[in-house]
Amino acid sequence: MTSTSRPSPTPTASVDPTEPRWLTPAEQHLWRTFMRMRQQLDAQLARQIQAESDISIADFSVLVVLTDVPEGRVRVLELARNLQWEKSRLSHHLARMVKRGLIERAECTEDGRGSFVVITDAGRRAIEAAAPRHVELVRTLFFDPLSEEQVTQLTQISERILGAMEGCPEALSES
Amino acid sequence: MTSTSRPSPTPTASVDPTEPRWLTPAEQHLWRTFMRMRQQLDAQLARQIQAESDISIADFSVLVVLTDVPEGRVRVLELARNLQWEKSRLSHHLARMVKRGLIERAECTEDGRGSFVVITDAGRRAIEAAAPRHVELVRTLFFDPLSEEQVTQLTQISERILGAMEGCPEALSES
DNA sequence: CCGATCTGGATGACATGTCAACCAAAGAGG
DNA sequence: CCTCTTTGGTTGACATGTCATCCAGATCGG
Repeated sequence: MTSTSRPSPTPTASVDPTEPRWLTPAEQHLWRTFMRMRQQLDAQLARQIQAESDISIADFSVLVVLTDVPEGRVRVLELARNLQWEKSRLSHHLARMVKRGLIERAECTEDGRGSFVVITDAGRRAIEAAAPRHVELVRTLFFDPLSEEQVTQLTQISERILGAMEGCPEALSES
Repeated sequence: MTSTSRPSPTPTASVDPTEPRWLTPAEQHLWRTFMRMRQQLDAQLARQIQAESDISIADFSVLVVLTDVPEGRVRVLELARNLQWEKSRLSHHLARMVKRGLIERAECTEDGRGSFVVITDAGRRAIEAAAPRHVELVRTLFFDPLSEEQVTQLTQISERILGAMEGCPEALSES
């Protein structure tokens, strides 16, 4: 999946700058394993939360931010930045969540264009119901298999990659 | 996002088995960083391939498998297993790819129900056009920031987590 | 050979995400 | 003030993913 093997015969030690730097077998293996791992992880977390509660994992993420914040009340763009979602995705999603009664809108008096998102009681109940099993699964699938050392390593690795992306030519989602 | 902080006051050293094992601040930090990292990574790869070629990253993944296989020809379920996609997702996606001329169907004589998927010339051209820049970006974003040691570490980590999921109570996508 | 069941796969309804275009309020700059 | 640009946010069309259901061909037990 999303793979990157050399599709053609093999000019093994090429220094041709027009020839892309194909992945070595070891790199290839990491890339595939990594992708498969994160994909399974996502899928399991999504499936579990969907199956055992009334909300999706996307709802969950939104609600998490809202419970983390004073009065359960945030500006939409603040939310978008926090979640790193495109604003249009967020807009659509918030509309659906309003329809389901998980959140409400509130007018923003300081800025006539803006609007606030507020968590409702139903929303609070929903996330409180979903959270414990979710954390448990995160632990089981992600933390339990790792040693303390590996946790440290993975932290550094993630920070490295993330850091590298922040200064990348490719536009980050418009923030 | 998809967070797991303790939503309430703090019974720090609780051994209550009904109380979920909330994440420590360090774990929390890793979890958030990791999720953000993989999300950015995905987004960038998807955006780039979409912008610079005629295919999506999903198309790309499918085509990769097809170019990896004799005669560019695979059974649908084989493809599903390889990609770890649900069969219905795959079915829909293949239909779209046929419509775009990237692949074709071929009858399966050994098994009357089954069908083969075959890559077309257009499909081959499409992936060959997309691959070099894609690998290059994978390198830039993922491998270049890491030391050799970290590559080794991440390989082990990914294998660990993936391994743990294979024997998990939660159903893996029906394979 | 025959029904019961399993398997490979397609389908429809629906949830979700993306892109581009739009809109109104807020800040410039003159 | 009065345009011009920016910003915060929504919208519609469309691509994609999920779930449940369906269906025909294969297999299995007699």
